Amino acid sequence: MALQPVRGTRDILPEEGIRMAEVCAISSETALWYGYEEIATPIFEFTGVFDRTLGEATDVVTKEMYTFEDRNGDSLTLRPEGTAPVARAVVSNGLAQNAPLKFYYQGPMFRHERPQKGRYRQLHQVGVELFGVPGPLGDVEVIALGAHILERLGLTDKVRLELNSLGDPESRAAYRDALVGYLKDHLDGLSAESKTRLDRNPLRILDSKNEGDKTIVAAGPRYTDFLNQPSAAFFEEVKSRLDDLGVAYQVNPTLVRGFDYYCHTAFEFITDALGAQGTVMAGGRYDGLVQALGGPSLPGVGWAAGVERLSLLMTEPPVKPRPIAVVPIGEPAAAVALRITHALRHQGFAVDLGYSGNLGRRMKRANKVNACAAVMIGDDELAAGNATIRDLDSGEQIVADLDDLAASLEKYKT
RNA sequence: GUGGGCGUAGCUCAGCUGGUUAGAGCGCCUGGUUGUGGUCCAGGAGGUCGGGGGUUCGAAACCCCUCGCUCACCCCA
Repeated sequence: MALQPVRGTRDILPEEGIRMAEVCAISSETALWYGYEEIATPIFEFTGVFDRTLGEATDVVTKEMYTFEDRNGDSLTLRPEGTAPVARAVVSNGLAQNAPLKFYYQGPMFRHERPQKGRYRQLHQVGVELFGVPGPLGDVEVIALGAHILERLGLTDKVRLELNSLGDPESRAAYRDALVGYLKDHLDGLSAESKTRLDRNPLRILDSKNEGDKTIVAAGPRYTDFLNQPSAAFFEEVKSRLDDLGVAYQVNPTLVRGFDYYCHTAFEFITDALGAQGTVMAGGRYDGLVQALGGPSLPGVGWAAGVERLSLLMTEPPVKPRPIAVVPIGEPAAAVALRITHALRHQGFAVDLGYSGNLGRRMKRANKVNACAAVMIGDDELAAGNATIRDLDSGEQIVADLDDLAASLEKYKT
């Protein structure tokens, strides 16, 4: 077809739009209960915001960003994720002194990946970021909020929480060295891809799906054994506070994050219902990020969730409001019907007024838009100053005075 | 970026090893019913068979290229 949307993008039609809007509405409302207020950052940033923070060896930076020069010659990038821009906004607006800061955001992200179900080049995320809380309570709050949102979306049974700790930079370096040393002894058994990752991004080998890699990794050094005392204590605290709250999780020592700015807690809410695109909400702690952007030393922790993936998991059909259909019969009634429609809409009713047709056609339309009631006005009603209200579920009809039509229709208000 | 599967009406799909006017169900439109919807009945509209090239007397079908979807790898939300 000649007119198709750009690969990896698509039109979100009302049916799906309702679901996605519901995901966003529930997320933002729940976030507000925890004190997280909405922030919106631009859809593109200077490229440096991303390539200096996500990690120069990461796939997103090396081959997935939509980067272009604008007319001034500046290198700009369509945001591939939401955390770095929010951190940038904190620095740009000098917000750090008001810490702790709690933000919720929602909007499109862009990554040039090979499209698949639940994986698009323009994707939509909701996310939260908490700045200025150095202790485990921050991690716990953010995870609890995520779990709460999933619960309200009815997805608790479809999703499990996996947890790991990447430790502080010292622990991370120690583990990295140990892992690289171990893997070099088992080079022959590694997949070709993992071999190239060995010096660029060795931690990535941990979550390889290659069976040979998995076997080697399973017998190798475990991340948790390399956490230094403060890092281990931090992780223990996160776990026991989650236990207190009854948030279920399982520790996965091979869980790592895609971006370099993460440390300590890393977590993912995963589903088995979406094939290879199982991660539905993921995040962690990023204590060095704000500083990497030139800001003050300000710890942070947060997560992002894929709106498409979440709405794909919601199997309940979306509920659409049922309008009231106003149907004029004959030409003289048409003008009155328009005025009544206008008045009812101003009183908060959802009202459908067809554009043409006789009574039969208009009733068909009323049925098609799933109207709950029809307000009919013909010559008889016009003369008497009333309207016939037909309940479209029961078929019962009553006659109501035009002057208090709204009162008579009260039970049909959505 | 790599490999596999698939693109026929708005949707879901038939169409046998190439044979001439490309079908069904659902949906849509019209009428039966110009003061009463859903059901039912009758009729109708709608397709450059994803696009381009090739093979052939003849291509929706075979070949090549291309675009897109999909699954896995990869990556990640």
